Amino acid sequence: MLPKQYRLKNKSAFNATYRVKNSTHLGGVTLFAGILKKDADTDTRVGFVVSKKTHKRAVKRNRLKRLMRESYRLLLKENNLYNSQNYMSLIFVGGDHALDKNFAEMQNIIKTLIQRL
RNA sequence: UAAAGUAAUCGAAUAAUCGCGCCCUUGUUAGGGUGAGGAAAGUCCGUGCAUUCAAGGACAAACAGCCGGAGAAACUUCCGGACGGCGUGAGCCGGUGGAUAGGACCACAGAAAUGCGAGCAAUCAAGAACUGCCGAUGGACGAAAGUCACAGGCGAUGGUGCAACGGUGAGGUAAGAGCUCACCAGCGGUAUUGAGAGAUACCGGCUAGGCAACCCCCUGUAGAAUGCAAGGUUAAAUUGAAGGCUAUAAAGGCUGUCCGCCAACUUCAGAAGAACCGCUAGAGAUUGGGAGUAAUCCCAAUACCAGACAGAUGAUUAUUUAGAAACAGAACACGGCUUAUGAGUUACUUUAUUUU
RNA sequence: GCGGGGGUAAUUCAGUGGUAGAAUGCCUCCUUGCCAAGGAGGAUGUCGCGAGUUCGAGCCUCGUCUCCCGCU
Repeated sequence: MLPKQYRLKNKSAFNATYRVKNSTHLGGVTLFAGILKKDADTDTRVGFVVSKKTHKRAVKRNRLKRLMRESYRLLLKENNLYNSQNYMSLIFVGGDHALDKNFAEMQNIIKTLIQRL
């Protein structure tokens, strides 16, 4: 789990990010990026979403979210996020195809998505 | 040895590195503690808790259903028993009040499906014989034997159907029928026995179809509705558009529906968008002892054991069981039910086979 | 988390406990030089699944799977 200052919190923030319509997709994971930062001191906030339509069982959905979150955390720790930190917010949405991925595959997907920004 | 039945248990472990929620300490970045389930699930029953309503009239409406007990806030819960069904058996299953309060339904077939019911009338054909059975009694014909679509008696046999108005056998009769008898089933009564459901025995009359997981009747129980997104406290803010503002309509409230009554605002869009309480010490957990066939109850000791709000248990590596561990994730709390669940382990019991 | 509604032919939907239907679509034939339209005929169903009640369930009862909607 990420520290609180990196988390995307409320619904209007999510909606504002979706409305920008800047998205890219790979391996069942879709990345949405928000507007560019106005102030360079604020942290980039990240949300992780797996819909109930993706899978019915909470355990599987939690597992996918944790894998995505852990991949992002390790990249953040290595300070290896390229220019993604220029955005105010990021949202990762997990789909059906991402359910069976293991950690190594997931980490490659997240890394590639971030590089595309 | 194999195949079964019942009950119980377990629900991976250890280490390293990088991380997260909450609490405490320190005092500004560290240390310590703690951190999902037996079903947390389905939301099928309940309960606590919270808010609202409980002016009037009319109509409608829930759940349970053998007996005794247990717990108790309550139940579609549990335990023990009765009865019925299934199984070779250990055992398992059961929504198990009433069909003589009344109504509805019982397709097709069948004379007939609960209606005291096999009908009545007419025509044609065939005829060696036959129109469901009989035709004792009466009638007709005949010398008689006998004959008859006769009057009349009967519902057995055959056949239909899931089901045919008790069943089987014997007597009885012209043929038959509980007409009579025996046994069985069912109904009513009496006696004995049991706490009771019930069981057993005897007697009586002589017959009552199924369906209440259709309406209904009986008995019993419960104020109703909405759910923590309930609800409360503090602080701040209150933008735009449309309708209405006279009337009508729509929508709102009176908490099942309608009538009737009341009130004045209603709808849509936008938002980088406060915090706290409710919130977890409990019909609780673990261990030990006692009572009871059991469900369960009583007593003592011990510790405090998730509390988030885009929502915490993860990732990687190594070792081990079994090279790769099932079903599955708390969201106000609790009791129960139902469903999902890998590899095993333990106890008791049954059946079959083999050996001694 | 809480509450509500559905599942019947390829599709959209009807369907009092008694032989499963309609429309569109599909196939064949007729009509036409050809196509469309029109006409005639035909095929197509685990009534989501599993039990129970009943003589007999699409329908009644219970369980289960799945889809959709509403409430912040």
